[in-house]
Amino acid sequence: MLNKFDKVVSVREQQQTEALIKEKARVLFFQKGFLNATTQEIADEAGVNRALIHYYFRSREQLLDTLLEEVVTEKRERVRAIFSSDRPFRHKIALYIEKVIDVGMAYPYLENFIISETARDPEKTKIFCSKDKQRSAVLIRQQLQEEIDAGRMQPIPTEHFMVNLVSMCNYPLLAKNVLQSVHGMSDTTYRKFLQERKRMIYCTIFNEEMPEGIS
Amino acid sequence: MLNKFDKVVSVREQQQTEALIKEKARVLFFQKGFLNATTQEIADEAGVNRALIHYYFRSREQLLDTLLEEVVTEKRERVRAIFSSDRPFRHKIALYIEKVIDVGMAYPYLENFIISETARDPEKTKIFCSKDKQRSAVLIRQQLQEEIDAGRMQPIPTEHFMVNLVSMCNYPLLAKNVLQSVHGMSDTTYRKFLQERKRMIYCTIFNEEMPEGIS
DNA sequence: CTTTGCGTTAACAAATTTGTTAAACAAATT
DNA sequence: AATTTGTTTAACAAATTTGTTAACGCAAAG
Repeated sequence: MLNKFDKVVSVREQQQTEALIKEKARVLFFQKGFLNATTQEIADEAGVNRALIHYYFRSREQLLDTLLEEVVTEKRERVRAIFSSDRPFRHKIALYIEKVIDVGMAYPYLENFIISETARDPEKTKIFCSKDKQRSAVLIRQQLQEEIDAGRMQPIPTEHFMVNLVSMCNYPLLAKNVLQSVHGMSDTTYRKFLQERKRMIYCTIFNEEMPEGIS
Repeated sequence: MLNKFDKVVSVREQQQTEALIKEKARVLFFQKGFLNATTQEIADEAGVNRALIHYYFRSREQLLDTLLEEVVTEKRERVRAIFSSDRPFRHKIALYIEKVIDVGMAYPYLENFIISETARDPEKTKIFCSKDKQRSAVLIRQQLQEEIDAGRMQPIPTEHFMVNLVSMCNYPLLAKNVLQSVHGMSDTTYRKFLQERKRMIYCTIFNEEMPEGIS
């Protein structure tokens, strides 16, 4: 009687237990901000036996390293995709903001995870030093300089431009609870606020007038 | 022979062991970003017996709560002091940026601590909901509105203005390791970068021209 | 000089957490 | 049907970490 059901479950999991564990670990770390989640809590979230975490990842530490590696690669890939395209520069920035905030709404504590992990072990910052990342950085620098040289925006050092951008995108995501509490916003209000921010950040960065209707 | 030395130490500590523990805990949590520091590590940092942490704070949890409470109060107090004074609005903002970055250079992971603690236990966000905080928020809202009404700056909702500001101030502090690594900056270079940011943030916020000489 | 109270210490107990292992199991292959 | 391979499980061992306690030392008060 349980035979068929068991089989379905077991087949589903057989193919993807490893992926399931990573997915649920992401939920705990990146969505819920549970930076101290134990192997047991991760296993529970995934509905699997705790030993499987060691079977697939050897240790808790290595699971975290895998997650870190993966999300950093994903981020890098997204950035590369946007800035390698041949849209106008401002369009690319708008896209970047859009992407960061959309991903960030699903995984608000992702940045917190990266920051905490690299603080705990500074060796891990090496992940950011890939050839690919360098290429993106060079691309952005060039394109920003073109924009400035063409007189379409105020001169600004690339590092400051980039830090302004990532700061305004990321901080409101990871400080979600704090900001909600300080400004007295409900969950839905905060989501709307983040949507508005997309345009706000763009306008602040490029010195444009704020859109009407928001106040 | 050890008598005198021992006495000096014991007198010094007798008066301030509790303060010493808090101070060294701050170093671990806010400077080094060691979010998982154990009671033993805190005791070692302070050079005292681990049991004293329980003697003075009952539990690790309560020590953290005390720290959280204190730093939030300090922040609040600084904000209140700045925005209650009767300087011009822009001057106040410049002061605010100055303060946040200076404090942040000493305690880069303070924000990380607040974010992580409130994520782990959302109940703790209540700390932010004091009458005093509300007063500051009202003050800022009024003063920003005056500035806008006087036509001295672009219209912008208070929440977005504030979030822009705190984002650009705080994010580069807590993402210190990440940004240093990505942009290949040494410790001293990064300190200089943060100093430059004070003016950069001001200019970005108020739409002013960047100062010459930086590129 | 003794007593009292506070700060400090080492030693202990308990709980939590990680990692290992040997056995059980299911599906595919011979 | 027996075997093999990869996956899952419960049980165990070890390490880490927290919190408690009883004893100690010392300075001030009686």
